[in-house]
Amino acid sequence: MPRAPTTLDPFNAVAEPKRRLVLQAIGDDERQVNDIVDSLGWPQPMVSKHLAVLKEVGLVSVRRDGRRRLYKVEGSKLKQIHDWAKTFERLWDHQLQRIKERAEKKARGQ
Amino acid sequence: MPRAPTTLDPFNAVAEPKRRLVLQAIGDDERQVNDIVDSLGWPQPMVSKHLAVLKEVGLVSVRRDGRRRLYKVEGSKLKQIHDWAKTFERLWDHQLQRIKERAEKKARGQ
DNA sequence: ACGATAGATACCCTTATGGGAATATGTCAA
DNA sequence: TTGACATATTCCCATAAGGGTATCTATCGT
Repeated sequence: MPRAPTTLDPFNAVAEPKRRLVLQAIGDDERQVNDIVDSLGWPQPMVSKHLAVLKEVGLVSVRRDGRRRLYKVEGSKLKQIHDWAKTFERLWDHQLQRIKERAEKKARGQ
Repeated sequence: MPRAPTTLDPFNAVAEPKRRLVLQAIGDDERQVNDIVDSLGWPQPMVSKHLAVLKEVGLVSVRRDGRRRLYKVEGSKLKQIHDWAKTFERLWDHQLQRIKERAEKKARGQ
């Protein structure tokens, strides 16, 4: 079985470093493809291809305006990644770590 | 240029769905490989191979204890993913969204 | 209708992947 | 020392990837 397709889910789409840069380049507002091309300095087909992957997993959405296409980042999908990582929060949050240790101590009956 | 190696960074390592399951299977404490094998029900070499990738990017660390190897999730690396996603928080947090809109309105001088 | 502009798509190539099965390495116990 | 146990490593395979370049499609202005 080959590697999971990049279009499988947001995790795979975002694995490619360039696609993370594309998301940052879009930023908070809508962005036209050529704007992204200019700000990243990459060939236009390269940007379009990465946008296609991001769109397929729902990380961006598109709106047509004449001959332009306006891309926008879909926060909800990024939240999925955020929330997954957050389930491990106790592993880096020292505050939560102390709470956990206290609970374990109590559970051991000390 | 082929796809970025899975060992490039935590993002690529975690793209593989099975590796996310491995991290969850390890959980909060140290876990022996056979424990993970049992709880996931996968062939042992498969688990070992996924652990190797996770280790190479620093998402887990290992400690040897006799013939066993005790794996532990490294929160700091997961935090990197969490923090990256969090930079887009304003895109899904309605509270922040209102603040942003107010700022834009003000910037337009209304 | 025509050229220019914005963007997507197709094609070719090189390469690392993940699974499976078998085997190697290292450590314990008697 | 010998075998059992825990884990890592090797080999083989089919597959999809991202980059480059060229080209297609759609829409605008005149």
